Amino acid sequence: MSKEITPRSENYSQWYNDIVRKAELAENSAVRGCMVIKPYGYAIWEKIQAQLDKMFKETGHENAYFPLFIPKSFLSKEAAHVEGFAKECAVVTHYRLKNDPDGNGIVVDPDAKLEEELIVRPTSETIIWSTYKNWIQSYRDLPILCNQWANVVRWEMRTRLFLRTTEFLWQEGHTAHATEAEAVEETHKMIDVYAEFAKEWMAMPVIQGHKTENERFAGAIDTLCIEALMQDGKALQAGTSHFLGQNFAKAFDVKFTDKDGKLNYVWASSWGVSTRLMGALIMTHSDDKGFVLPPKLAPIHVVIVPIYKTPEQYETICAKANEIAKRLRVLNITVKVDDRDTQKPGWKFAEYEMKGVPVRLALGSRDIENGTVEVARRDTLTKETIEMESLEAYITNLLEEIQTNLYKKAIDFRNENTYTCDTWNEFQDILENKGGFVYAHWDGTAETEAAIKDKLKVTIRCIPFNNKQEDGVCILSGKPSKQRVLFAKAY
RNA sequence: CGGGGUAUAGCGCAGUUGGUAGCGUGCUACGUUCGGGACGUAGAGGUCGGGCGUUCGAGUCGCCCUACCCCGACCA
Repeated sequence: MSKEITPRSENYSQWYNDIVRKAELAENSAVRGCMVIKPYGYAIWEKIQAQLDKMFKETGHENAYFPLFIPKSFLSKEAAHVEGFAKECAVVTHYRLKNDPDGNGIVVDPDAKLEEELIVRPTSETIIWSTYKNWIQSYRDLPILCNQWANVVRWEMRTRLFLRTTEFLWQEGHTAHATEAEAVEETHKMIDVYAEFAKEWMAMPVIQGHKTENERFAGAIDTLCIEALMQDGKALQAGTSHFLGQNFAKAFDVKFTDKDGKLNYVWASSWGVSTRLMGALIMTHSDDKGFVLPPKLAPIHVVIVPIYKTPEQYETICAKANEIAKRLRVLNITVKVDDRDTQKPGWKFAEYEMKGVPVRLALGSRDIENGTVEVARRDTLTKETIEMESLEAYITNLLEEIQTNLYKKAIDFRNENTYTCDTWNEFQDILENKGGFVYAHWDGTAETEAAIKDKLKVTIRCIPFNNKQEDGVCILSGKPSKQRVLFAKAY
């Protein structure tokens, strides 16, 4: 492994790739556009999953699992939906291989053609609503509040580790309700869950809002999102929650009898976050020395590096290190004692910095004599020598402080890179030269939105919740506007 | 799918007018080291992406594939 990662100032994309690879989060696989998530990266995803799963269950949801394959005809039942996904679907056409009659290995058996092609799910609305049809007859069967953890495939032109891969891991919630109000409430409830998770666990500030019609999910009436600002000034959509109205209920003929004995279509929501959150995590906190992880999502909170010269010292110091580890583990702190004799301290220091371990303890003979330990924190790269007895309180407090500090740094960064613009020149200058979030007036038309996208590659990230209503004129068209919306270049 | 690249040791690369392949790093062993990615010595590791052609001779020249990367368009 080489010693350097590309600085952000030199090449941000390269820096991102270096972190993903050198922190051993993921790597490209033998399959085009698909990644291998390595153990350390997967451990972080598992922590993300565990917490979200808990939050879903606390809000009344249950996990279920639906098939990977979707009959082609299902996908086309909702017009906007098929329009949105048709161009990026992997299609299964055959179910058997055979030996090549010409002796060139193995070929698809032309006799094993499927009667109806199967689509590898790009999202599961259709297969789930075809199933819900069988589950729902009466208002007593509602609501249905299901989530599934799954992989999906979208055949993207260009991929980037975690941010956009052909296959990715995610969770998708799919709910069915008796009333519109209830489905809308669910849609909002879940975007709030995502926002809370982003803030409290990822230490990542997000803006919640509505997507414009252009940016809406294919098949949704309304799409809510959380948008985060990355260090290079680009926005990342980190999660979405859709109010689907009765679109899928109508497409799959899912009706129920209400209390008055009337037959009605069911109301729906769907919501999801993906392994893209890993990319968000990297680009929110990391620096030129490597990955920086908020303690709440760190697979290892504290690493202890013993420093020794002789075998006797090794014995003594490792014994002490294990004792410290034991004391900390009682407090639910994950501790790794790196007692490998095969790597040297300096190497280990660099390694754990690369991997973003929040706290590192160095323990040498000096410390054993003095009853101290050296504590280094990853977020600030500062070191302190502290008394051994007060370690528990100190570390507990430090982990909380790092979590808080990371959020503060991220929100300070976002504030410094959020602008309010009233002229096109200023708007253009900021978005082309600095990047960041820009609040500006928009006339509300899809044409203007598209024209701005065309000129600057800038999109409306969202119309924030509780947006201040104020009279103004559109940044591009000069037509009257009632509110500012959030613009940015996006991933 | 348009434009531009790249393909040589696990990884990153060099290879001159065509003459039989090298550097860094990593790996293995031993010794000295060990509080910020140590050093020395000795080793192992390559059908040069694939195919066809030119030539006495091809990593190098020509043609045809294939894969991947970057910039666009598309997108969580």
